[in-house]
Amino acid sequence: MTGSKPKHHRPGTAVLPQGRARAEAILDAATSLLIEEGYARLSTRKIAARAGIRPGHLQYYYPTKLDVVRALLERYLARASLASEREVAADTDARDRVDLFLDAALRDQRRSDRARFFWELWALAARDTEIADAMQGFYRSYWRRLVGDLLATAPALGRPRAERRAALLIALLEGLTLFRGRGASRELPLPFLERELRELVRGLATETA
Amino acid sequence: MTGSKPKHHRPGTAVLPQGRARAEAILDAATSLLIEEGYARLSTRKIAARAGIRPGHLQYYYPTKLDVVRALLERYLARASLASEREVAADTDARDRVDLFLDAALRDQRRSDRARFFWELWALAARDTEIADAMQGFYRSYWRRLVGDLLATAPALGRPRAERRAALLIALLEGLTLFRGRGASRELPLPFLERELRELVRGLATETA
DNA sequence: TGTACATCAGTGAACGCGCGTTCACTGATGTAC
DNA sequence: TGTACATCAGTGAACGCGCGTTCACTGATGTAC
Repeated sequence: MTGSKPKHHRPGTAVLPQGRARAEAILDAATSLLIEEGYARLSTRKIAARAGIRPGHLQYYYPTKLDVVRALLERYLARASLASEREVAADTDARDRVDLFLDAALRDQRRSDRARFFWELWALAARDTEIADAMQGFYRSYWRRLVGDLLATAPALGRPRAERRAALLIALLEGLTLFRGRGASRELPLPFLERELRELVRGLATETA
Repeated sequence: MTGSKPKHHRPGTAVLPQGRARAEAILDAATSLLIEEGYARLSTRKIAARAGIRPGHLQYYYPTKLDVVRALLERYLARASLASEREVAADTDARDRVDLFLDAALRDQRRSDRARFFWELWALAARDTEIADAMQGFYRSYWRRLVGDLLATAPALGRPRAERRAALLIALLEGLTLFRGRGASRELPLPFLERELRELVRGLATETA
């Protein structure tokens, strides 16, 4: 009963600095591969190679392939949340905050790696409830912040309506990724589309009727 | 120079009725598997098994796995286009046509198989230009029809604005699939969200400012 | 209508490959005294 | 500070498997005369 010790800790849990760096490197490798080649072509061996370790050593950090994907997803979403919170926190005026929100979203949409990453995730979330939960948590916090910003801008909206409009706005922005920046269905090159979007958002953020 | 004949025709091209039925059965099998298990778990052997043929026989109809996926995609999108055209054609009043469009879209969103299918396709389109082209063609015809409907409802919009609004509306509807019906990020259960959406669409379909 | 032949549809075995993971083991690093 | 020991990090070989596709071949169906 002395030999059968588990060979890995909790997924991604390394205790020494060296080990923690490796765990991060693995997630870096997996993330870039997921974006470049998609989940269907992702393999533990490629991840290990890119992270600079031997195939069998991956399991020391993450017992299974799915553990790697879940871990990279959590890290990615946590970073994205943090980054967007910081961005908006810099500004205090409520009206500006909705603008900043939109600016950040539109900038993100132009990043094709972000888009590819999320398309993979949407497909994955339909197959794995843990991934679906992580996505839900991400969108929920995103949404909650937008609701707050909308209410601060136009208190007359009332919370229920602000909640609905925030949901519609997020759906709109996520849907737009499909049509921008060499996406799922190629570019949809409509002049002034962004301006039209901003007008629409302005309406959502003010009109009460 | 007599033996080296190709063993298959153009992808999916069967000439006898029996063969055509098989080709269809293969696409049926592949489509349902893609929806059930996702592209990452899709294999030619599973497709063959479900279609009731031996593994090696798949290549007689579709030389490669990707050919199967492209073929099923084209068939699916063609059918979807046809169905939605028929639906709207039944009605003649322009105002009603936008409503019908929205009704059909919202109904589709509740079908989780439709959603799963499209999530897979968005991810796939980022990796395969043929699939991206097919998606683009699909959305483009969808969009063109909506532009026409919007213009018929509110000629004052002008074509450029109608084009932009149609694009935004389609993006909104596609994005909404993520938050409805046990989707990528689980249900977002907002009461009256649909009503809010309909109000928004009414605005897009009339307001000129 | 019967027969010869071409084409189409389907079989069964096999190929080489990359995959995810396991396992016994070694080397490196930290800790207790 | 030195040494003994425990834990952590990393290696290398191997496992069994499902995969996409090929190939030589057989059986079924259609066509020409």
